[in-house]
Amino acid sequence: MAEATERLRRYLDDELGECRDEDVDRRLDELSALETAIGPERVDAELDVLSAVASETRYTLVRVLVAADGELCVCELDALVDVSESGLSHALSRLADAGLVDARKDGRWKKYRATNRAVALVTVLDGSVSVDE
Amino acid sequence: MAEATERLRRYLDDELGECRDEDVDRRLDELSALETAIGPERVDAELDVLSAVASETRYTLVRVLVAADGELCVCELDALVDVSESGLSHALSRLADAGLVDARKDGRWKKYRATNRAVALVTVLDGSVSVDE
DNA sequence: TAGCCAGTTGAACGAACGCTCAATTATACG
DNA sequence: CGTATAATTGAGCGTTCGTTCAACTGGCTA
Repeated sequence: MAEATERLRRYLDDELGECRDEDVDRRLDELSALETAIGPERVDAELDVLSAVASETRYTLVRVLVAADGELCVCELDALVDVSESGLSHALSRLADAGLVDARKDGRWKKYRATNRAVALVTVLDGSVSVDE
Repeated sequence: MAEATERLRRYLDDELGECRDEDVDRRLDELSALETAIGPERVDAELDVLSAVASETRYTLVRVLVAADGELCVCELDALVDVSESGLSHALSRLADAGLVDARKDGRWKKYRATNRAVALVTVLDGSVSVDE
C-alpha cells in the first residue's frame, strides 16, 4: 500500500503541479468515499445475482423463462438445456436463491417463472449489448 | 433425450387430458422456438458481459468508475481494490474487452472510464436488487 | 542514451465452479 | 400399503477462473 500511495503522489504531482501530503490524503479519502458510498452489502447482493446468471446453462434458463412470459414445468425446461435432470435442478435452485425465478409446486410437477428482476436484467442486456462483437 | 420426451408426454397428458404424438412434437417445437428466437450469438455476447462483471474485483471497479462519473487513473484504482498491480491490469483488460470500460492513454498514465453499457447494468441492478436478502 | 516508472502480458498455481452419479423426498395411483 | 415418477440434495470429479510472479513494452526526464 505504501508503494501505491507513492505512485498516487507522483500522479497528483503531475496533474496538479504540486504534491503536498494533504493532497494525497484528500484524494485517497475521495476515492474510498466513492467505494463506501455504494455499500458493501449491496455489492455482495448484486454480485450474487450476477454470478447466478453468469453461466451458460442458467442464463439460457432465464432467457427462456423471460421469453415464455409465464411458467414452465421443469420437465419442459429439461428439453431445452443440455444437462442432467440433477444439473437442471441445481441451476434452478441457484436462480431461485438469487431471486431471478419463482417456483410453484403443482401436484407432482413443479413450475418456474421469471421474476421482474430477471426481466429487468435481460431487458437492459438486450438494450445495451449489440450482437456484432 | 428419449426419456425427457417421455416425461414431457406424461406432463402434457396431465395438462391437456390427452397425449397424442403431435401434441408432444408441437410443444417441443414451441419450446425450441423460444430458445432460438433469442439468438445463440446474442446469448454468447451477453454472457461475455455478465461473466466479465461477475467477479468481486471487477464489479467493484465498474461500480467505482460509474460512481466517479469520469475517468480514473490506474494508480487511483490501485488504491481501491485489493489485488496486485498485475491483477488490476488483467481485470481492467477483461472489462475493456466486454465493453464495460474505455481506456485512454495520457502520457505515461492510463485512464479508464465506465461506458454506457456499464452505467446501464449498474443502474438496473441498483433498481431491482434490494439490500436485505 | 540511460535509467526509471506506469502499465501490460504470459505462465503457473490454488480455489471455486459446473456437472454427474447415487441416494432421498414427496406426490400420485393401483 | 407398495410401486412409480418428479424433482431435489449432497458428494465427488474435472475444468475454469482469479490471482500472483516474473519478464516485458513504452514513455518520460536527466
